[in-house]
Amino acid sequence: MTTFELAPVGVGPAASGGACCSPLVTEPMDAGRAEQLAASFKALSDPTRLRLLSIVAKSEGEEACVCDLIEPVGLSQPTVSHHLKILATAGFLERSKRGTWAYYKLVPGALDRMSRLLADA
Amino acid sequence: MTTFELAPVGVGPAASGGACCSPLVTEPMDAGRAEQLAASFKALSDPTRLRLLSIVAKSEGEEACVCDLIEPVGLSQPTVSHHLKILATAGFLERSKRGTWAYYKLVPGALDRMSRLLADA
DNA sequence: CCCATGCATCGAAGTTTGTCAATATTCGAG
DNA sequence: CTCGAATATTGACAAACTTCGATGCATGGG
Repeated sequence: MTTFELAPVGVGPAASGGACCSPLVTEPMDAGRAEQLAASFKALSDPTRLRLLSIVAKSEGEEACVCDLIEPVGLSQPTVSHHLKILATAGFLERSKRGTWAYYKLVPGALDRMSRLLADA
Repeated sequence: MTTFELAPVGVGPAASGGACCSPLVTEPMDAGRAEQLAASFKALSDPTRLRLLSIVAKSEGEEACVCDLIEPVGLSQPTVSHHLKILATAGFLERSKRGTWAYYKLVPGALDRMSRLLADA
């Protein structure tokens, strides 16, 4: 889990300042930027996490509580919590607690940002 | 390496037929599609592979030979070959041999396709 | 206050991944 | 054909990942 700590989506030189959508292809990527980008992609590189993202995105207010996510993906509760944490740490989801329930919500624009990073222009 | 065999970019129901850019977020993703997408993202989830892509993209004709890629990334030749193979199997690069040299070239539209998969509309 | 519920964390098992050295393979030159 | 150079493949090993059961931690209800 160490890797994911370091690169929330959109944090980094390209997102914070001038050229927002620095395309993958304009100039050779430096090692640091490559690590950041790779960490973001790694968060998306697991089928369970993609399904979790998909379910959350499709839910009311792009938000769902953990209890509603466990049965659809068919894995144990700790495993689901683990994946949600990875997605949150990577900046794709944000967590909010209401009562005993934990709700995970899409971070607006996070997926768009990844999309623009891949678009080569 | 088993995982990568199964999901070249743009192969699958969404890419072959009607709705080209089936967005991640319209309906809960089925398990099979999630596996395909995850495999593509996995190919992009390593910093070395991102740098290789980047260097190739920046080269003459979006093409470079292995010998020109080893020194920039600073890893052994077998390791570089390994990463290139993963990128090729995933559908991001295509290989062509000329003499003893092997050239890897960007597959046109492959990154764009990934980009559109992330764009939610 | 105590108990039940929902979620997170911990510890462990099994699998996958990234990397290298060594070896195999392929191709052009002589 | 034989040799050397450029890549690919194999085998091995450490690190990281996915998953689970067990446990810990809040929070709300009785």
